[in-house]
Amino acid sequence: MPELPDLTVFSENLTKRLKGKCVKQLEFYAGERIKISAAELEKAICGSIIENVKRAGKETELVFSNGTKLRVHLMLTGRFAIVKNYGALDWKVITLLFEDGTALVVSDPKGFATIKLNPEENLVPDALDITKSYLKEKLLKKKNSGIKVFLTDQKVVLGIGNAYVDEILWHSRISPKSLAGKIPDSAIDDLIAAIKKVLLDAIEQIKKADPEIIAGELRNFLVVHNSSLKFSPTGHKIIREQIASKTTYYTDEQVLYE
Amino acid sequence: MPELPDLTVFSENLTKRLKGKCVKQLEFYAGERIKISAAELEKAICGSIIENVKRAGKETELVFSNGTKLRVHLMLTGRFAIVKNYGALDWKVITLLFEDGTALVVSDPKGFATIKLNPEENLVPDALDITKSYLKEKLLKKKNSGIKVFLTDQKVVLGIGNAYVDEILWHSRISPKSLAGKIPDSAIDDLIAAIKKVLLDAIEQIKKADPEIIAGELRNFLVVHNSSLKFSPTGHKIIREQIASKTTYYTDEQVLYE
DNA sequence: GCCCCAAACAACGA
DNA sequence: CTCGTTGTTTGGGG
Repeated sequence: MPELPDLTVFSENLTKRLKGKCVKQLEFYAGERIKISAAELEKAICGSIIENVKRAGKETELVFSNGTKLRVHLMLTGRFAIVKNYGALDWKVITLLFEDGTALVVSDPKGFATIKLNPEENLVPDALDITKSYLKEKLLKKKNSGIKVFLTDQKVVLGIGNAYVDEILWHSRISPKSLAGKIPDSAIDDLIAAIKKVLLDAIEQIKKADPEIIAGELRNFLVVHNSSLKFSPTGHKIIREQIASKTTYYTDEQVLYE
Repeated sequence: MPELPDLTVFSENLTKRLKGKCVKQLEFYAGERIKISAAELEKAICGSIIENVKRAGKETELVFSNGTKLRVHLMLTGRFAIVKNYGALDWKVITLLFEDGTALVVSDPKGFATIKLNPEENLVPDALDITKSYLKEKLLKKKNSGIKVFLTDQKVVLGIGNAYVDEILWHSRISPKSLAGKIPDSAIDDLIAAIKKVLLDAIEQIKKADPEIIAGELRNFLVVHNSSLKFSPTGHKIIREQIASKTTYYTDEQVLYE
């Protein structure tokens, strides 16, 4: 369940470690949910060189020298690993073997991770690129949605998941139960500022704490979505509650617009 | 909001009073929700003779000598009237003028009543024709529906509305909140018996109280869905509650299967 | 109270 | 915790 900040750092580090490597061979353990075949993948990727690894929303995209793109969604429990002896890893979903003997492995004990070959470009904006005019339009179109559901809807904005949305809403002092259509204009400004601040700060924190990270999640710096805390930085009691079937942390500092 | 019993008596009485009458002229006040044109209606009906009036679920169907069928749904507030001076009536939806100078008027102050010309045959069975095997199959297919919602769903069974469903469920001692899929076999027998008994008894009551009725509703004989009662015939307090946004009357005699 | 449609919500599986 | 699908519920309008 890494979200935008984790995945941003992962892709930077994956670029550093994989750029220029040539794929020699591929192992692919397809579940039914992945529609491409091993043969198709092999043809598209084997022999070509990784040029870049970038984040696309909550997915990670490998860009190859021949223009092929391979997009990985880690879902809840997927992980990247770069190893010499990939045979030792369990729950492999796909393995790219490089000519230098190393391998990139995507593994997932739950088996939910997905792979897409040459996906369509995303039409939905990334959280770091969000504009006020876009957000206002969407808030009105989905005026009866809860704001938490709204912000984690990948058809609205890409990259925000269940943990960071709580941080963003606390920083903008908006209750997670507020209705999308009822957020006043000034709070929309606060919200957009919070989205960028929270996510960019988290990227910095993660880089500082583990500069080489390509898997797992670092969350100990979260100030409300954090089960080890009782109070927000401003001393208000943190409330833990299921909202829209998701564990949610918030405080009474956050205004309920409805 | 007449339901099956009222509409059954209406159609019998309309047959008695209209059979053999020839349509001379037609006035049609179409809302947007009715897709047929006055011209179309005129061509199909003018000059032909009413052969029969029958109930089709919650609709009333006029059958003409030329085979044309005109189906009327009264919705919440529609009414039939047979008059000499139809000009005096408000909220007319459609008026059929007969050669003998009388007119059949469908009026509706809310304007929700609908008219269909030569509709498809109903594929859904009428409440009075329901069989156990059919009901069991549907109960399983919609196993997570509330039984009250289920029985008033016109895609499941035709003719039961918000008032009579409460009577039926009380007579079969099934809580309106029971889940369709959890009703035991013996209770399904009770339910089917109650559907028929409640509806047929109501038809008799209505005929006795007002043998000529073609509009309005007679409900004073209902034993639970009746705001003037505090207790069921067996002395249990009647509970009034909104269930699935409908006013519902029931008692604690009714078993909750879930 | 009736019915239709669209949007929101819940449950389930992968 | 994630996403897609499916079915159910809710709200608005006619």
